[in-house]
Amino acid sequence: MPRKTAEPIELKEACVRAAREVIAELGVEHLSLRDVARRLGVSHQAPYKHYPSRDHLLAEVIRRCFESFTKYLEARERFDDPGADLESMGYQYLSFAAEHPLEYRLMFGTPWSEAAQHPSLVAEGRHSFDTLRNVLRRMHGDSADTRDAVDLDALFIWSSMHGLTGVMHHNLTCDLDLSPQVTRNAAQHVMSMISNAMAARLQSAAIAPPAAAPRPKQQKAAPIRKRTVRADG
Amino acid sequence: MPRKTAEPIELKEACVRAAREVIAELGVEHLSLRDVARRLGVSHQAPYKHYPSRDHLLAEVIRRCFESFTKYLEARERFDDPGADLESMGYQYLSFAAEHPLEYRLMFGTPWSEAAQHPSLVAEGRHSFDTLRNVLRRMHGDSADTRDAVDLDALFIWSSMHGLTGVMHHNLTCDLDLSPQVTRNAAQHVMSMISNAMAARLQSAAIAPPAAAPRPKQQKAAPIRKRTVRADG
DNA sequence: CCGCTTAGTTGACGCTGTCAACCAACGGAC
DNA sequence: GTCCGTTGGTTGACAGCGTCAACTAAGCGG
Repeated sequence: MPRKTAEPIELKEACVRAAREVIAELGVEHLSLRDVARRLGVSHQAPYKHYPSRDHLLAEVIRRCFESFTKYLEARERFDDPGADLESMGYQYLSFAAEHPLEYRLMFGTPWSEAAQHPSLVAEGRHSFDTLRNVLRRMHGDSADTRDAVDLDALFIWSSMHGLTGVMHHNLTCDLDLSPQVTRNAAQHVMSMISNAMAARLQSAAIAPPAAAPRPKQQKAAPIRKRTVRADG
Repeated sequence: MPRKTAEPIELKEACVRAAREVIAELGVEHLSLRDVARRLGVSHQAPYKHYPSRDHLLAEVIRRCFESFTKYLEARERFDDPGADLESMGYQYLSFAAEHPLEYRLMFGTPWSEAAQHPSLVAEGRHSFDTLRNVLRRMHGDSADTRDAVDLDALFIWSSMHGLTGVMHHNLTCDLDLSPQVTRNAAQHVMSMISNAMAARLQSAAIAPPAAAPRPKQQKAAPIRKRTVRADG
C-alpha cells in the first residue's frame, strides 16, 4: 500500500516541518529520525529515502534558517548613509535572534557536526555573512586593497553580535548576576561600541593609506536612534 | 571482587580523565559513559556510582575547563595601567582558545544542556566572567553607579572575544572565503577595535556623568604592543 | 556479630541510527 | 500489452546508548 498516488515528494517537506517541531519541543539534541517518522505516521525508515542520515536532515533544517535569516537581514530599513545602514542591519540581526531564538540557536549554537559534509549549508551561511560584507563595502569602498579591511571589520562586527546574542539568551544572563538594566541596555550598548570602534577606525583609515577611496568621510553622519530589541521569544 | 582495597574514589577522577580522552578523540557528542567505563576496564554501570548521569560527568569536565581558564586569565602579565591590563587579558583569552581549543569549545560551544541543573558549573563560569569584571572595575571605578557600566563593557568585550574565537576556529574560517591575511590579523584587529570603542567610551563617560570617579583618565596610556596568537592547536 | 553504607557487579528495557531485503506502483522501451 | 528499472515506501534485524533494578562484596560503627 505504498505510494499515496499523489504528492510525489511531499514527505521530504513534511520531514523538515516535523523536525522543526521536534527540535522546538525536545531540543535539537533529541531530534531523532524515528520520532520524525512516528509523527508523520510513517515507517521509521521512510525519512531515510529522502535524507541519507539524521545529520543531513538537520543540515537542511539549519540551511533554511540561514536562508530566512539572510532574507530578514536584507529586509532591513535601508539608508543612504552606510553607517546608518550598518546600524539598521545590526538591529535587524538582534531582532531576528530575539524573535526566532530557536532558529538562531540552531544556526550558531549547534555543534555543526563536521559541517564540511554539508556544502549547501556552508554556502547558505556564507551568504548571510556576505550581507554584512556588502554593507561594509559601501563604507570602505569595494576594491582589491579594501577587501581585507572589509573582512576584518565584518569579522569583528559579526563576532560582537554573535557573542552578544549568545551570552544574552543562549546560556548565561541571569547566571551572570546581571542587573535587568544591563540586560535591557546590552544591545544598545554593544551597537554603540561598534559604532565607536568603526568611527575611530574610519578616521585613522582616512589618514593612513595612500590609495583609500576618495569618498566623503561621513562617519557618524546619522545620529544613533534608540530602538528596542524585544528581550526573548 | 569489588573494592580494590585502596584508592577510595580513584574511579571518580579516572572518569573525568577518560571522558576528556573520549571527547578529544570522538567529539563531545559521542561521549558515552559506556565508552568511559570500557576504557577504564570497569562495568558499564560503575561510573553511575559517582555521576548520576552522563550530563553530570560532562558538567564536571566543563567545570574544570572553566577553572583552568580562569587560572589562565589570572596568570596574565599584569600592568598598572588598566587599559594595558585589559589588553593583556584579551591576549591571554585568545591564547587559551588557541592552545586549548578542545577546552574552549567545551565551555562555549556545548549545548550546555539545561545547565541550570549544574550550579557548580554555572558558578565556575561566572567566576571566569568576574575576572574580566575586575579589570573593568579598575577602569570605571568600583562604586554602585559604575556597576552597570562595568557589566555592559564586560558583556561587550566578552561577546567580541567569544564571537571572534567562535568564528575563527570553531566553525567557519575557510568556509567564509577569508584570506590568510585576514585570519592572521583578525585577533589583532578585534583587540584594537575594542580599544577604540573603550577609548571613545571613557572619553564620553568623562564628560557625561556627575559622580564619575575622579581618577586620572589615562586611557590609551600604554601603546598597543603587537603580539601574536598562535593560529590553532 | 549485626546491619548499613559504599562501590562495584550483571541483566534487562526501550530508545536510537543504520544496514538489508522486500514490495507496490509508475514510466518508458519494446 | 508486457517487461524492467526506478522511486518511495515497507518490515526486520543489529549494535550501541542511557538508565532502572537487583544483587554482592568489602569495610565500619554500634
